[in-house]
Parts: sequence; structure tokens; C-alpha cells
Amino acid sequence: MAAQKKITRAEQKALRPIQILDAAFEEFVRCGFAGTRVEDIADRVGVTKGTVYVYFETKEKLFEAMINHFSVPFQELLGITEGLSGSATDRLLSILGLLYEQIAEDRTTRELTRLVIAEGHRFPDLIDRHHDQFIEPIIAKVDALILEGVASGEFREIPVEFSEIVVAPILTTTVLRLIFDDRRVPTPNKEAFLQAYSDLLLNGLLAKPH
Amino acid sequence: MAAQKKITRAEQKALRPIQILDAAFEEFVRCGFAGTRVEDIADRVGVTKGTVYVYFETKEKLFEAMINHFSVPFQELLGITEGLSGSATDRLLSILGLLYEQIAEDRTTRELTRLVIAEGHRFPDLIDRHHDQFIEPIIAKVDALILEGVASGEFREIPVEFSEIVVAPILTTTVLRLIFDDRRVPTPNKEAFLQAYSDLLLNGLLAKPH
Amino acid sequence: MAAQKKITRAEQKALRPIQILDAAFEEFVRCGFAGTRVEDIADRVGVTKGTVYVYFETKEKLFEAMINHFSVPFQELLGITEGLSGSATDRLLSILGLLYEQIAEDRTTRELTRLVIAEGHRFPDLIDRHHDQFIEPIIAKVDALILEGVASGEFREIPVEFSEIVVAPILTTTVLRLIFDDRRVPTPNKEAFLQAYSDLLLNGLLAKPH
Amino acid sequence: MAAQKKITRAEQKALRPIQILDAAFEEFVRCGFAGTRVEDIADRVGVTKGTVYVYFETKEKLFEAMINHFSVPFQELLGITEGLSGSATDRLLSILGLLYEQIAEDRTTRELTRLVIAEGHRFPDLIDRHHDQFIEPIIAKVDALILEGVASGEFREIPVEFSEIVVAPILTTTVLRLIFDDRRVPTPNKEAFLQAYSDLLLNGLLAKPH
DNA sequence: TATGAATGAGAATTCATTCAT
DNA sequence: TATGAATGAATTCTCATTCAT
Repeated sequence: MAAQKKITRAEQKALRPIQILDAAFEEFVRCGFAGTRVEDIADRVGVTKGTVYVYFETKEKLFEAMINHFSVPFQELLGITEGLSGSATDRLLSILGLLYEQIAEDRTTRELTRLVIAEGHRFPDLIDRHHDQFIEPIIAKVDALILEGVASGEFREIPVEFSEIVVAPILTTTVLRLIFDDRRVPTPNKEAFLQAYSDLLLNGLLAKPH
Repeated sequence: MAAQKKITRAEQKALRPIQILDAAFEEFVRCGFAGTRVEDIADRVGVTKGTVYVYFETKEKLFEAMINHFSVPFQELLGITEGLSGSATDRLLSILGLLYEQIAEDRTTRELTRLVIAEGHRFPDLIDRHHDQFIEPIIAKVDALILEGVASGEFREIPVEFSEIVVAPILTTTVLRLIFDDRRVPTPNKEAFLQAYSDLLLNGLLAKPH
Repeated sequence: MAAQKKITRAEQKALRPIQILDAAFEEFVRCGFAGTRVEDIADRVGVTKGTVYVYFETKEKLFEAMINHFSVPFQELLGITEGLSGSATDRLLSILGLLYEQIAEDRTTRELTRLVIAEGHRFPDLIDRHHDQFIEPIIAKVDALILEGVASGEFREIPVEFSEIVVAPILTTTVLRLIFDDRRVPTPNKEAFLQAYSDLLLNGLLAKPH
Repeated sequence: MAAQKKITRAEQKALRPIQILDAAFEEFVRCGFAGTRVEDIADRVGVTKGTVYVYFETKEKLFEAMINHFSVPFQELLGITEGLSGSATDRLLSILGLLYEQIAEDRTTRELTRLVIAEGHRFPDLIDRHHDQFIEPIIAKVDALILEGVASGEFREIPVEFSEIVVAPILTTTVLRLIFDDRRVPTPNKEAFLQAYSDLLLNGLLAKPH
């Protein structure tokens, strides 16, 4: 007990801001930036409003800190894509699988996407960072892979300036889940979805391609 | 002048709610539901707060009325898709073109999409109606077209339960424009986009399809 | 029809203010002065707010006009008491009966009493007039009767400065009905009440009076 | 000074709601429920509007809390009547004296009566509680005493269903003071009033009772 | 570090009143 | 006479933020 208490004491200090960020995430997701009350965040942690202000100067800064905090896992994804091997097709499908897991399946990233869409106007820096850190690297990765596949003769030549088309079904799945929140949209089956999508992506819709 | 005044008087009454809905659209888009001040909406119309409340009981009802008002054009799109003719491929590409115009290019629908994503939690009925009136009919339309193409031997057999994959690039374009608001994402070129996408969709990525 | 219409037209002008006063009575009784909305009064008449202001300058003046309008019947009561004959006892009991009818049984007078109690602070003139026109004359009447009865040997000598004691049970019945609004207090039986009260008043409580 | 400060800090918290209730009483008495501004209550305490809402959720809840708070002394009166001794006559006169002090002389109870009459429509639960806790027990007490006096041969038989007649002069005194607020009605003399009333109540008006 | 009482600058909403028709 | 759109001042209630403890 003494040992535990010691740990608790020592870690409490480091833990508190994390608890607050977690609570902030839930409340901002639920009500948006303007609609969220700092007191509700505090209640969720089990502390009072004042405590939140011990750690974060303003609601705005808390919001930004929360976004940064929850963006970390996504960062790691980008690293993983570096280590892939196999044909261009293999690596492209692997990336789609990873993105699906990270964007469509993972609630945190999904809700982060909602906040980026909803609160972008108010936090332009957020959007810029989001673009530079997530969107741009992924698009660049996909671009590079496609060019590589084209160069090796594996892929047909397609205009690389539209490569977001390739990841579109994943973002769309995310957005539809965001909108309908598991009520109307059936909980998706990753394997079946990727199977169907990779078949369509690779082979096209036509029975007899030109 | 007398004639004009007559018209103004008589029509002002019918005009006012529309003016308020237009102003509400701009403000809700700019600041979200909770972040918008009714007074700013009134200012935009050039009336006082009180006048807004003459026409709409609460801010929430105003928001809902605004969403309904601006959903009308989208409704009409669904009618147009009924009149299409040609091969399944032709009609599918026509639908994609229409959707592109309506969802990705049209600012109103685009911003409506933002509000649906951002404020869905607070207006669940809105979301349900949105699903029943827009999402479901479009998906059903695409489903039917694909099945028809498959039946006629025009398309390969693909699992129809994922037909939102087909419209995904359009929703993705919309969402990316919403997020980056014409700053990072270059204003897209409809012809080139549809050209690239239809080629990929129809023929697939592989140089030598299975 | 023409005749009726003529009457309607001619009387409409005279009727409108009465209708408004009637509606005002109901609403002021229901919600008090501050709690009543002019629009609710107008709705009750079936006209718009503006119409009320055609006849009454302000809500305050409407209130005062309403009080005056509904005070008239009470005025008439005072006249009737002049015409009474018989012994002092007979006349006193007659007056109590008349007061019972007018104050305790008549809803209008009862609710007027509520308004006098509730809104007196805001309308001091009202209170003064109420005193001079109703309370004072009645008390004076009772005083005179008692003195007459004492002079004639019919009554014992009682201090006439407390003669409101004699009418107290009637005001009390009124007030209790006002408070409990026919829910807790059983609808009173005039005959039984007056019977019981006159017996007590005349003969006292003691089995063997001093 | 240090000691005083310590007390002030610690007790301020417990004191604040009482201060607010006191201020609320004065303002609600002065202007009625609808006419009272929460800000005026706050001003009276020397705090801001917001502070009032720290302690009471709404103006309505504040009103109800205030009524409950000021009803306590009246509650205690009921306890005192239990301890009375002597003949039925003695005890009845004692009760009338206590009621006179509590209802007619005590400004707080008097004004509470005004609020009960004026705002009853808006707070029906309040009225019900008022009936069950105050009116009913007192009437029951008087009923019991009369029956006891009748049983012991001290009183004549009078119909006990009208026993509110016995307390009527006290409520009437209260109401008249409420209406004329010490302007027209002379500040009453308790001894003289009770003397006059007990004589009339016990012996009746007639020189020669039947 | 944590509290929570207090603030005060709003924000939504209400409503008596006006006035052009 | 009657309307009802519009006003604007007032009012309730909210909430981010502060600060003494």
C-alpha cells in the first residue's frame, strides 16, 4: 500500500494532465469546441474546474493540446509504412489495410477527423499541421508507390495528381461512420471491405477492360 | 418608386424568413451551431435579434429549418438521375458527374456536409432524415445500376454491399475541400478528375488484370 | 342579417374594449400583472396585440381599467344594503348574506380580491380607491347597525372599532378559496355556513355566557 | 481581526444562501415572482447575478427555497400549541393569541401569506404543502378543542365543519394589513383586539341569547 | 496541487410598444 | 379600426476564468 501510494503520488502529477486530455477528447467529440463546458471535462476526471486551469491556460489551449496528444498514434503509422516490402501491389494493399485500421476502425482517429472538419475554421494552425503531418505524407507515399508500379510495368499509367482517389474509400467509410455513428451504417467488416476494394481497384469494374 | 415600394412591402414578409435562413447558413457554417450568435445572423440580415425570433422560435429550430431549406436542391438531383439513359457504364458515369457537381463543387452542399458531420450528435433526427432522403437513395441507385450492368454482362461481379466505394472519391474530394478550404487543395478540375476516376474505376490499376 | 350586421358594426366599437377587459381579467388573474402577456390577452379576444393598444395605452392602464370595470357590481351591493328593514339582527344577517354572495361566492369579486392583495404595491391608487369605495362603507354600515342594535338594547355593548371581526368569516372564506382554489376547500354551502355563523355570532360559544 | 477573518471565510459559505434567501424574500414581497429581477436580489446581498445561480438553479427554485426557509417559524408554532393546558376556553384563547402573534403581527408570515395568495397558481405544490403543514393542522387543533369543550359541557354544540370561522378574525386582520399596509388600517392593538374578539366569540352579540 | 466561490461578459429569449399599411 | 412586422430594452441564465485559501 505504501509503495502504491508512493507511485500514485509521484505519478499523479504526470497523470492528471493525461486524464484531463482524455476527458477533453470525449467532451469535445460529444459537443464540439464551443458546446463543451470546461466543467464537464473536470467532472469527467473527478476534479473541479479550477484544476483544469492549473494545467491548461485556456479552453483553446486545452483543445489544441488534446488534438496534439491524440495525433501521436497516427504519426507512428507513417513510420510503419516505411518498412514494407514486396511488389508495389502488395505494398499498396498493405498501406490501404493499415489506413483502414487507423482511420476507419480506430475511434480516436475517426473522431479526430470529425473535429478537424468541424473546428477547422477556428483552429487554422491545426489544419495546417494536420495537412503537413498526415495528409501530405500519405498522399506522397501513395504517389510514390504508384509511380514505382508504373515504372516497373506493374500498373497502368494513371495521373498521379488524383491519387487521393485511391484512399478515398477509406476516408469515406470513416466519414459515413462519423455521420451515422453505427446506427444506420453496419459495423464494417475489414477483411471483406478490403477484399472487395482491392479487387475493384486492381481490376476495375468492366468485364472487358479497354 | 411607388410600385417598387408596394412590391417590397408585400414581398418583404415572404422574403424575411429566406433572408434569415441565408444568413443563418453563413453564420452556422462559419462558427458551428454552438458558436453562432443569433445576433450575428440578425446583423447579417440587417434586422435586430428580436426579428429572428419572430420567425423562428429557437436557435435550434432555426438551424433545422436552415438545413431543410438548403437540402432542397440536393433533393432535385435525385429526380434527375431517374431520367438517364444509355449503357450502365454511361449512366454510372453520368451519376458520378452529377454527384461531383452537387457534392464536391457546390459550396452549399459541401458546407451542409460539414454541418451534418459536426452537429450530428445534437440533431439526430436531422441525420436520420439525411440518411433516408439522400444517402440511401443514392446508394440504392448505384447498387441497382451495378446489378443491371452485371446482369447484362457489362460489369464484372462485384459485391454490391460495398457500392459506396464507387462514390467514395467524390465524398473524399468534398471532405478534403472542407478541411483545407481551397488553401492547400487546389481547386479541382472536374473534367480531369472524372476522366481519371472513370478510367481507374472501369479498368482498374493493374496493367494486366486477372 | 343586414339588421344584425348593422348592430354588430355599431356595437363592435363599444364591444371590443369590453371583450379586452374580460380577457384581461382572466389573464391577470391567471398570471398576475407582471406575468401576463398582452399578446395572451389579445389571443383570448381573437385579435392581435396591436388592437389592444388601440384601446388601451399601456398594460398598466389596461390593468387599472379592468379593475375599475369589474368593481362596478360590488358598488351596487352597497346600494342594496340601504333598503333593508327589520330588526338590527335581521338587517345584520341580511348584510352578511349579501356579502357572502358577493365576496365569497362570486368568482369575479374573489379574484379581484386576489389582485388587490397581490398587486397592491404596484398600484397604490387602486388600494386607496378600494378602501374608500368598498371596505370603508361596509365597515361603516356594520358599525352603524351595531350601534343601533346596542342603542335599542338588542345587542350587548361591543367595541365598535373591531367591527371587521363581524365580517371576518366571509373574507376568510374568500381567501381560503383563493388559496386552495376549490381543490382542498370543499365548495361551501351558503345556507349552512350562514346558519352556523349567525348562531355563533349571536349567541357565542359558551354554554353559559357571563 | 485574524480571528474574525477566519470565521468569515469559513462561515461565508454557509451564510451566503441564507443571505440570498433573505434578499429574495424582500424582493419577491416587493414585486411578486414575475416582477422580481434576480439581479436586484443579488444587489441586495452585494454579489453579482452569477452568484445567485451558484446557489439556486433557477428563479423558481429560489422562490420555492425561500418559501420553505421562511415557513420554519410557523412550523414551530404548531409545536407550542401541543403544550397548552387549562380549560378548553383557556386553551382556545391561547391558540388565538399565538396565531395572532404569528400571523397578524409577524411581518414575515404576513408577507408569506401574500405570496401564497398571489403566486399560488404558479406553484401548486407549494400550496398543497402549505395546506398540509399549516392550515390543516391548525383547523384540526381548533376542531379538537371545540369538540372537547362541547363534550365537557363548556361549549354549546356548534357545527365543527365551520371551525375556520373561529380563526377568521385573525386571518382577516392579516389580509387587511396586507392590503392597506399600515396606511389606512391603524396598527392594531393585540390586547384590545383579543379582548374584544374573545368576548364576542364566547358570549355572542345578543343581549339575551336564545 | 487542488478547491470552489465569485465574477462578469455575454448569449438566448421575451415582450411591451410602435408604426406603416 | 385592425394588423403584424419590427424593435430594443430588459431579463434569465451560462460559463470561461480568476483567486484566496
